[in-house]
Amino acid sequence: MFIHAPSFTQRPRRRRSRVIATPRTDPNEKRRRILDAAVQVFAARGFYNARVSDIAKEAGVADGTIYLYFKNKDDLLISLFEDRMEVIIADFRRKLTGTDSARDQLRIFVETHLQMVADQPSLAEVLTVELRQSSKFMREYKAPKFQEYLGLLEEVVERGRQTGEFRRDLDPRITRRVLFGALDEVSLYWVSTRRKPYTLERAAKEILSICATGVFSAKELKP
Amino acid sequence: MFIHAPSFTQRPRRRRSRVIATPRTDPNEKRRRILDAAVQVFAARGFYNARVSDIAKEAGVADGTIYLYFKNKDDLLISLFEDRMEVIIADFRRKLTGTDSARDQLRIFVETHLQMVADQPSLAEVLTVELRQSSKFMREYKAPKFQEYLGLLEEVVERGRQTGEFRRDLDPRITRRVLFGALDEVSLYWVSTRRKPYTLERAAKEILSICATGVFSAKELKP
Amino acid sequence: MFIHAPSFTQRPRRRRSRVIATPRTDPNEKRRRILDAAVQVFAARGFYNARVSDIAKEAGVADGTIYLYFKNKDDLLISLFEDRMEVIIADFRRKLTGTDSARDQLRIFVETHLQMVADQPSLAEVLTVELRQSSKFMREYKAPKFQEYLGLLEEVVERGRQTGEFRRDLDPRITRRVLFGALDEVSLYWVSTRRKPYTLERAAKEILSICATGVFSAKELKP
Amino acid sequence: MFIHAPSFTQRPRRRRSRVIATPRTDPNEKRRRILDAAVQVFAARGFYNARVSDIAKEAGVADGTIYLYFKNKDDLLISLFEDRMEVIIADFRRKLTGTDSARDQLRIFVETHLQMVADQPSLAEVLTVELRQSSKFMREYKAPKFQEYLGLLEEVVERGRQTGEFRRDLDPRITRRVLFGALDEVSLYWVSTRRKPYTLERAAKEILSICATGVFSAKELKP
DNA sequence: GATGAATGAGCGTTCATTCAT
DNA sequence: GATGAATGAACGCTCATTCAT
Repeated sequence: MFIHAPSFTQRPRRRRSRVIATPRTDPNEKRRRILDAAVQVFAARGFYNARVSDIAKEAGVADGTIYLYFKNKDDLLISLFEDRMEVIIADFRRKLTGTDSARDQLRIFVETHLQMVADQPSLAEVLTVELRQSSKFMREYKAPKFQEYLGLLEEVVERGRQTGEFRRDLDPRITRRVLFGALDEVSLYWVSTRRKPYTLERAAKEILSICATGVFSAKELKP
Repeated sequence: MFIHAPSFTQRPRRRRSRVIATPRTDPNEKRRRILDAAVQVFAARGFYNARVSDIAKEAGVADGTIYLYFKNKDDLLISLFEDRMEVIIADFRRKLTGTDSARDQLRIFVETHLQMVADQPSLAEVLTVELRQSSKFMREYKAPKFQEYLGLLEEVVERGRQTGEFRRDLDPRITRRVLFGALDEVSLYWVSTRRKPYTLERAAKEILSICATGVFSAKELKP
Repeated sequence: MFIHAPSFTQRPRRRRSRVIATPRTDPNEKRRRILDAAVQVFAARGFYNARVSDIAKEAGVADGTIYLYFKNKDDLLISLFEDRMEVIIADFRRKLTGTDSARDQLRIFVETHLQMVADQPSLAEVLTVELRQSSKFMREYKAPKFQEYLGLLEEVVERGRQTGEFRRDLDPRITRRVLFGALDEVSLYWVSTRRKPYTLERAAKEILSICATGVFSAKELKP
Repeated sequence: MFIHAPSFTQRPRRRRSRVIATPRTDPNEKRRRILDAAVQVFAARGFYNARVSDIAKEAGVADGTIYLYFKNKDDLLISLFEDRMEVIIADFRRKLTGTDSARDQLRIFVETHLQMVADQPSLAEVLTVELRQSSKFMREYKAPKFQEYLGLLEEVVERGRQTGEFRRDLDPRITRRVLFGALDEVSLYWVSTRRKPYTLERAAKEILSICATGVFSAKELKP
């Protein structure tokens, strides 16, 4: 199920070339290149330690060019969030609409989340680590796309409660945080570890199992 | 059970005075004051946006004084981790030894964690947010005390598996991340929200409930 | 022969202007301006008391600009040495090749050295005073250009010994130090004194005379 | 004649001891210890890179104690000059009064100077290197003792001119600089080189020889 | 007198951002 | 649009000096 480190995650490394100058760049090809570079550089050094010029170099553009597409460094990170989350959320929506079963939807959610981590570890690292900072470094930024993402999860929980698949006494606001937290923490650990102690496929099963039926043994539940 | 925002988190604001200097401070009273100030300032502005002079001002000491107790700004954050986690871990150990039941231990763990969050929200914010960054900004720093904390959680899981209270098929490495992730995410949300949508007491019950028996409704488990 | 304090040593004082920015500066015109400014400021205040911002102001550039051309303050001093010594050495070489007589070469060397002092007193002050420190403040820096300068002097001595113009029993390693020391000390005194007690032309003759035939009166040499 | 690196130059390294506290310190035993330490530390690191606390540690006293004996760091260097030069000058005077011959006096001067360098290389390094800076870093300080030292040399030259031992046409102001420069440069090179390329005994002979009869070969003087 | 913890002015350096070309 | 040299505000850290003990 999970394919690790696909070619997708390999940055194109389009280096500056003084001879062959940008062959037929479409309107926001540059913008995309800059965002790709930002993902790599933020993942590698963290937002605060990343220099705008690092990103420019990685993207193969001049420093000033970044400011043609983004207001400032903060905006670069925010745009990165918005941009990538949009794609991710669309992907989730597409997959989730394939079934009416909340149990299946939960499975799909967990699997898709971890698949994204496997496919785009750098992006996962940025979203996982820097998103936390965001509420701090930009007081006004509310990460609407992240709210939307959590909203997806809440919808699944809500549906489960309504269909009776999930317990009725769950508080969806808390439950979504618990589920997201579990996913996020496992993801963070996975992307930041050199030697992976377990596959994400395995992690997906375990997370699902715990979230579905808990850690208590079945016999304990009987009496 | 949970007491919110105790006076502990209010900074004393002992300002410098040219007249009344050095009021017979015991050896590491200064060190403690600086660490307390660092917690507040890092929580309020984040590590990277916090200025060393902010912390000095908050602690009521001169900028240079901080460098008598800490090697540099990084060391201040690391020391803060080590220092506070040590106390927290000792507290956990003390409480966990009160029972042999893994189910009780899990409850105690969750409650103690959230109680800490309630008691020291600023500290919780720093530990929650900045710890993530730490692996990034200080490549060599391995956060040993955090490993120890996770170790406590793993011990509980391991015990539960051995006593039969918890499912035998759990992978303790993953399970501890799932449990910690749930706790951490709920904590992060709680400390970073102005209007608290639920009490931490409520959150503790919910987290425990989900982790213990999962989100699936009981009837679903029967067949 | 010796022309004192030419306009060369007067700094241009091109001040920053928010209106007329970057007046079509050729590639390393800025670099030259910064080095010129560094000579003035180091001469006026000494390396350690000179602030990088002083040099920037003197050069009419922003503080940060200096770091586009030099690694750091130390590098600025080292670069200054290398840069100026290169020109000086080339000048010496050119002049020395005009004759085969070691006696003439020695005269030319002394005159050229003191002429440089007269023409560029600030530079002379920096080279004279700060060069001594350099072996101290930058343990690794070996002042290769200074070695080359001493090498020139040694070549003259060596040639004199071979042509028989100079005494055969001279140790060139010591002799070059003696000659350089005499020149350097007179130069240092001259540049650091307000009211000049003698002209450098006079000093050149005296130094030559002493080095050529010594201080003993001729009659003493007879018996 | 020259004895290299005598025990004198080995610093006593009287380390602080919390048990045996300063056994019967005479009035300015501390002052002497501080000056000794300053010589070592200034020689090792240079005036500007030396920290007052380094000197205090080397002297085995508290940082603040230094300010009981010296006004500030500058004053420490000045006092060091005055103090040591006084002893050196007295030594020179004693030795120079032993003869009426200017030629002998010149020999004694050169030998005594280089003997001092051999005996107290650290002191020589400080006097040689930092003295140059002094006119720079302390505009007002005129190094009276250094003037006195040069005065000694001038007296020798003056006497030589009067007795007819030295050439009458010498300018004593310039000649003293030439002689001192030769001595100083050779000394500087000698103290700052690890592997000594020649003994100071040898250097003394060479310097004397050059200063006495010059570098020109005798036959050249005839016609 | 002696101590050394504390002070805080001062400075080297970085890097996000601008703007003339 | 694209560039990248230039800018200068900002800040971490040092260390000479002070002064309560």
